[in-house]
Amino acid sequence: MATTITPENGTEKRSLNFIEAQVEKDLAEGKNKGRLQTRFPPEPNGYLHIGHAKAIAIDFGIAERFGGVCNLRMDDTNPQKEDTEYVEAIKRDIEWLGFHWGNLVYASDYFQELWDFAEWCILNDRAYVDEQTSEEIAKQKGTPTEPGVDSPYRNRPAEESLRLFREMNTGNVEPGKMILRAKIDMKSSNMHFRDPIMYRVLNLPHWRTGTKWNAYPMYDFTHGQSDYLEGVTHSICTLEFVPHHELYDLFVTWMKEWKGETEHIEDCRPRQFEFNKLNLNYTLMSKRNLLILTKEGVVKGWDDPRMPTICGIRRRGYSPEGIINFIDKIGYTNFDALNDVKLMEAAIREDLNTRAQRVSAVVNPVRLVIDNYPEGQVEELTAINNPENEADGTHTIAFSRTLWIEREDFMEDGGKKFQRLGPGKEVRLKNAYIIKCDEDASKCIEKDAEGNITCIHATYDPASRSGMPGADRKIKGKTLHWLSQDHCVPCEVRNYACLWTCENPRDAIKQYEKENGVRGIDAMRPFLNPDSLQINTNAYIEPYAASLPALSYLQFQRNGYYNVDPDSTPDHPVFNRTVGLKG
RNA sequence: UGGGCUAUGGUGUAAUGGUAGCACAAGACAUUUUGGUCGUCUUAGUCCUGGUUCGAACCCGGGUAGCCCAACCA
Repeated sequence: MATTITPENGTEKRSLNFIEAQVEKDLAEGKNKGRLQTRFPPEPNGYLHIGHAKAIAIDFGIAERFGGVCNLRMDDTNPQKEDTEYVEAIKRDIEWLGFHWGNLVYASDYFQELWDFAEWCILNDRAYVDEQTSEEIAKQKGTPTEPGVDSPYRNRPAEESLRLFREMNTGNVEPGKMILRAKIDMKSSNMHFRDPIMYRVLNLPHWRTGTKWNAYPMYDFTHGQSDYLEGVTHSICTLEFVPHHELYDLFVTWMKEWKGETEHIEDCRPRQFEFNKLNLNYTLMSKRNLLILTKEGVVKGWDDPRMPTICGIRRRGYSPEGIINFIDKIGYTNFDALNDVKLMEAAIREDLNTRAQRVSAVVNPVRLVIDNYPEGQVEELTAINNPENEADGTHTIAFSRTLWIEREDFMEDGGKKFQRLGPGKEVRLKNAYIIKCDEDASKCIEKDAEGNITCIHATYDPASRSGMPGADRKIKGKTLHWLSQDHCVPCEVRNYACLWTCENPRDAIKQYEKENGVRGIDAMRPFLNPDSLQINTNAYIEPYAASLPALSYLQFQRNGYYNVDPDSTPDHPVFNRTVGLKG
């Protein structure tokens, strides 16, 4: 029988995913003395994206749910690529998502212990310094179908390896001249067991440890060891690390031996668990390619609302709750899935429906004159902020004789199915009156020389104002949103579409690179959507919404969910469309 | 063609030997001062093939397909 959990909102139940079930079992069995500790280990070499959000949600989520702690650990073993700028961005994004780490730690915190452990490995015949070139090493590594061969340096005396290893950290060894390798098995069917590299020489300063180190440990010789030293019990990562799993376990076992912990070796140790990473159709996720998009100016930066980065989707108008809602829906499995962005859109709609303030905005305006409404008269009408949440209250909206409505809400020959405005048709103006156009098109439509509609005329029913008894009258037409021409402000509206025209841009680009011998942006261009950004400056909005702070959640009534862009000012309000309304 | 992992409606995911369920998508109806939300309904699934079993999505054998592994990246 599957255990179920109930999230705070209490509306949905879902069964535990396989990792949560494992954690529950381990806790029940008293593994790791009943402790639970996880970690989120980003490399600070770029911005976090929605794929990281999936990892964050399980790393922090499991700790929260089962009473453990999750550390934020910067995986900073390669000073060549990493930068403190990214550390700050990563922290900001995790906090924005609503998660809290126990300790902020760094892989570089463990450099000294890792070094001491490496020396122990050398002295215990488990590591040696290799002086071959990287080409030679690659060649003798073999292939997946052919075994590798031993390095000529494999059996050099430990004292010699130790001397050279120490030499590697002096700055006097050229990068590439020497590496420290684990002595495991060159014939293993697991490529990672063919004497993996433990340390390499970089001769580069590190942004945290300065010039203390010239040789730095590799991922495989850092990750599990850091987990062990830190007290991590469940080290959760993506499926691509499955081939590293055995090596992770081996190094942890060695480390326990080094520390003299040879009892309860299986019950008390960090273990790695893998889940399927997030793939989204019409979306490109890899850091390397996202960097190209920013560098080539395809997007305006890491936080461009079309980017799948956390900062990008934040600016797009996604709420943290909406993102977590999406992550919850896709689940964690061992299957390499390609998720539909439509599911992500449904998830954010679901969340924004409960929190977005409804406002009136006209994004493609045409003038509407209420002929029988007194000239100069203005009424302040009441608009509900959110019908899903009464506590959000109301605001007022000004009504007058001359209005803006959506151009697409009027059709001269709309036919029966068109339930909006047209000759002889009656509609309701939201929060205001029922209005009607004359049967005679020439009496309700003004056109310019090219035949474009410039103005629409209608008459209103004074007894039908919202809240009055006459408002109860049933009519055939729909309810339209509107703005009073003299009581609204011009604004800029940015609508977005997918950046890519193909479902799986990563594979498409890879194939194009292979077939055409080009790389980078040239392989990407054929799949870029030229219409991913549409800027509309001929739009109006209620003054109420124009003064809202950046990142406010809005719904443009009958149109979609919008968000106040950080570029927005009261004089020049700017809005990003998060997602359209359904249907 | 070595090793590892995976396969459930169009998509994602539940069911661990006992009624194949949920969500999204698509379509229809109803309600509605948002063609939204809420509600009702429809369409549609266990990769193939043997076996074990009273009974198999689940266990076993053999296929097929996809993903990962041969960085001095993580």
